[in-house]
Formats: sequence, C-alpha cells, structure tokens
Amino acid sequence: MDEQIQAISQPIFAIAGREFNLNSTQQVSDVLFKELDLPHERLRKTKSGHFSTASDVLENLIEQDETGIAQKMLEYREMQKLKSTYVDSLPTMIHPLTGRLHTSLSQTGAATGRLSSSNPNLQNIPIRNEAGRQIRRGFVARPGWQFVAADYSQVELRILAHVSGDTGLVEAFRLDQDIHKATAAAVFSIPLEKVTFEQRRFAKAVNFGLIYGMGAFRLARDSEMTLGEAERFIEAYFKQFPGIQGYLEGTKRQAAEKGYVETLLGRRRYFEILHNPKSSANHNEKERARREAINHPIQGTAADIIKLAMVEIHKALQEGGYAAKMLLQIHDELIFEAPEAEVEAVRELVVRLMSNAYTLAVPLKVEASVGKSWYALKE
DNA sequence: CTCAATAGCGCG
DNA sequence: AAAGCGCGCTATTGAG
Repeated sequence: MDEQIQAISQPIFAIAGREFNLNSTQQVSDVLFKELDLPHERLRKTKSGHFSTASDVLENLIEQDETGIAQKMLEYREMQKLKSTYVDSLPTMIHPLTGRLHTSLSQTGAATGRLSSSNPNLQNIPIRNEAGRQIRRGFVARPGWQFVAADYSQVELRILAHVSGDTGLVEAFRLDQDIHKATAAAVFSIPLEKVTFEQRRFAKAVNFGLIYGMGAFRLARDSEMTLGEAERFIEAYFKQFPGIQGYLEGTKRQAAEKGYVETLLGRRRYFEILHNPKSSANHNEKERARREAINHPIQGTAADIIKLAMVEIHKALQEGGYAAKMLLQIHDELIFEAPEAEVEAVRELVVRLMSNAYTLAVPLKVEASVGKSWYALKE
C-alpha cells in the first residue's frame, strides 16, 4: 500500500483538455459530467447544485465511462482518505511521554448513548478493505503482551428480538442459527439449506435496514425490485415476523404519545417533533425523527449493555490483580492489552462478563480474538 | 488568519 | 432533495 499511497501525491488530473484538482468535487463534477459524453440529466445533485461525485454515483457510472476516470477517481479517493486521515495524521498524534496514541472518549457525544472517540477517532480505523486494513499493522501490543478483542455478535438484532418479542426471531437466536440465512429461509419460504448467497445477502440488508427504519423506496433502489415488489416483500417480511411490525408501530406510537422513547435501561431520547401535533417540522423532518425513534431503543440498549460490561470487567481486572488494561471500545467491541501469561484468563473473563452483562430473551453471543497487532487478531 | 458550511468517507 | 441509524476527520470553498 505504501507505493499506492505515494502514487497519489499529485492530485492534478488532465482530461478533456483541462486540468483539475481531484480533491475538488466541484471541479471534478464540472469536467466529468459536463464535458464528457455522459448522460447527466438524471444524475444526483448536491445541496449546492453541482453533480454529486459520491462513490455510489461513480460506481454506477463505471460501466458507461469510456475514459475510465470514474474508476480512477474511486481509487484515488480511497488512497487519499487513507493517507490524509490515518497514515499522515496518526503518527503526529503520538503522545511524546507515553509513545502511544490516546483518544478522547465522549460520554455525551451520541444521542443514543453511545460513546464517541476523537483526537484521534480510534473507532473508525479501516478494516473493510484490504488496503485500509493494513493501517491496523501499525497498532501493536507492547513486547511480551497481546491484544485481546471481544465483540458482541449481532447484538442489535438480538435486542430487536428481545424488545419485539418476535417468536421467529427469538427462536432463531436461541437455536444459534445464522440469522440472515434463517430470515431468508422464512421470507422466501424455503428450507435453510436451500438459501443462496444472494438471498442471504439480501435478507441481511433487510434485517439491518429494519433497525434503521428503512422503507420500500430504499429497498427497491438497492435491489432489482420495483417499488411495488419491494412493498410486497416488506409485507411478506412482516407477516413472517409480526412481532417486529408490532415493535415498529409501538415505538412510533410511544414517541407520538409520550414524546420520547427509551432503552431497556431507561435512557430516553425526546422527539418534540413527533409529540407536538402543531410542530412546524416538514414531512421529511418528521420521517427522519420517526426513524431515529425506531433506532434509539435498539442502538441505545446495545450501548447501555456494553457500558455495564465495561464497568464489570474493569472491576474484575482490578480485583483479580491483572496487569491487563482495557484500551478501547468500538460500540459492540472491547479491545484489551494483556501480558502473554494473562491472555487466556483475560479472554475467558471478558467473554463471560460481556455475555452476562444483561439478560435478554436470547443469549448474548461474544466472539474473541487474540494477536500481537490489531491486524493479526485470530480466532 | 479563523470560522462555518459542504461534500465525501472511514467505522459500528 | 430526501427517501436506513449513530459518529469524527479531511479537504474545499466562501466569508469576514
């Protein structure tokens, strides 16, 4: 990746006889969409009226783009992001006395009760693409120590199963089924072993979309379905998981009647927009508030639970006389650093306390891994 | 120079 | 435009 990153030091590109700065989305938009022979009537516009050059737009253009500029820009952007945000920036933030990076965690940064991380943000270190993932090679445990990482598996869907009481979802988690596969089998009315990769991928998108209050429009856009087909699919989904439909409706009703919704542990988020019938908010704002209300009890409960686990684990490490330290929380995941001799005990302790942090109608599954670097975590 | 808004994108 | 939630950081742009 070093070579790839070095290769982007020059952000000036020439195309259609003009030079422009690839960092300037406005320049790119003007040149790429107006001077090139691309159909630009149907393209998305930004707030300021320029054509959007967001990655999803460029990806859709690759096919028809004979110049190859769309592909080039995506590659350039990926490397530029990694270079500016991580490779160039993180080393400058190493503390001179400790030789380490120290983030600041805010307990009030997120409306749902999540923590947020800043200066630097260590909750968004790349992992999804291999080039970015290489950044994690830079995070290494001190000599003779190892990282122990433990994350909740599907914690938000498990919380949805609990708060909705949906029997199908609860059963699937109790049987420790592959939840997206089980969803696909249910909505397509086929046996588990007949579920294709595509069907599972689709069910996964729908499961996540629900947590965020997704509608038929988005579903249709992200799939090959028409709007009508997407509406029928969602209908079929709710028929299969009526508890989920009940949760969505109940949450909306509570937000309207009481003006707030809350997590299992009582953390509230207020929605004046939905409570006040004379609210001046427009339709879009109300729809957004509706989705926020749907999401809060789920995301917020997950945040409550991992915080309980963090308190318990801190206590247990202290009382057990461990040298191991809790380093970082990434929403559904905790990272520790432990001396070699403590690794197995810490791993066992962390998995146990995270799993038992709060009792739901379904098990809280925790997966752990160990390694000398953040890149090399295994198991 | 600082400040705010915007576009874009990294993560869960 | 906006049409799935929650964040923080970088670069550009335009303003004072």
